[in-house]
Amino acid sequence: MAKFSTDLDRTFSALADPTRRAIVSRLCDGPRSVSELAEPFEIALPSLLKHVRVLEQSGLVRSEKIGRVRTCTIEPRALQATEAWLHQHISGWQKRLDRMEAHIERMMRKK
Amino acid sequence: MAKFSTDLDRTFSALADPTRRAIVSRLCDGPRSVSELAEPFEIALPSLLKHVRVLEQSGLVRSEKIGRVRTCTIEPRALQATEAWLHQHISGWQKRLDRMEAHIERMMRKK
DNA sequence: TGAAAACTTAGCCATGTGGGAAAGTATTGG
DNA sequence: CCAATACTTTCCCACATGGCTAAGTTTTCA
Repeated sequence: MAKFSTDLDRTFSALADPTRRAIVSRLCDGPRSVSELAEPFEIALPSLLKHVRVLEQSGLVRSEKIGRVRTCTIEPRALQATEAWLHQHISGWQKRLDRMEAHIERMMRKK
Repeated sequence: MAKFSTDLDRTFSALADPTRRAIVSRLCDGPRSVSELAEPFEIALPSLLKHVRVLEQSGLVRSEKIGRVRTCTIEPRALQATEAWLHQHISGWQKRLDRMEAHIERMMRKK
């Protein structure tokens, strides 16, 4: 119960932190440099950089260094894969609910 | 940047663990007792119970004890709220992509 | 009543995580 | 060429997390 689902592990735990979700939100508006990302937070640069690394390892964000500035962009595929997992489970649950309703209806008709 | 998003924090970090995602998956098929949930894992009961508690605190799962067995059920609303966050961000990113495409097209026409 | 079943609590341990300060490296503008 | 900029590396710390065992507690069933 582990190895094969490592991607989801990383994505969900990357999104579990509010600072990282805020970073993702900002990157949805367009690419940002590391210091631009740091600016709205009361956080030291090394700490923010760590968050960026976590987001990169989860595949949610990519970054490239040109000259002395590193620019980060969002990578929507990981976001979509995560949504897919949730969607699948919600619809699975929905199906079960439908079956239950059908079952109850059958009981009602019998009686 | 914190207090208001605590629900999402808890939901995402609950789903970051593969054991807990597996529990959620099984509960999508219907309610289960704690020991039924524990059965497929090589994990001691107290450890599994901890996972259940985490899932409860995130709002993903509810449980009720009747007699000596505690039965767990899934609570789809937290799942849906989480999907909503993802969906919102994906579509936000999509809009930005559209704007970029429109921009590039304008540039092409000019030239 | 008394043993088995089904949790539940308590406490321990190793590792991981989020935060920081300090010092280092590489680019750039004057 | 030198100072400022923009990271980056290297530690360090406190606390949270996931796992365990051992010892309860509460119900149920014979």
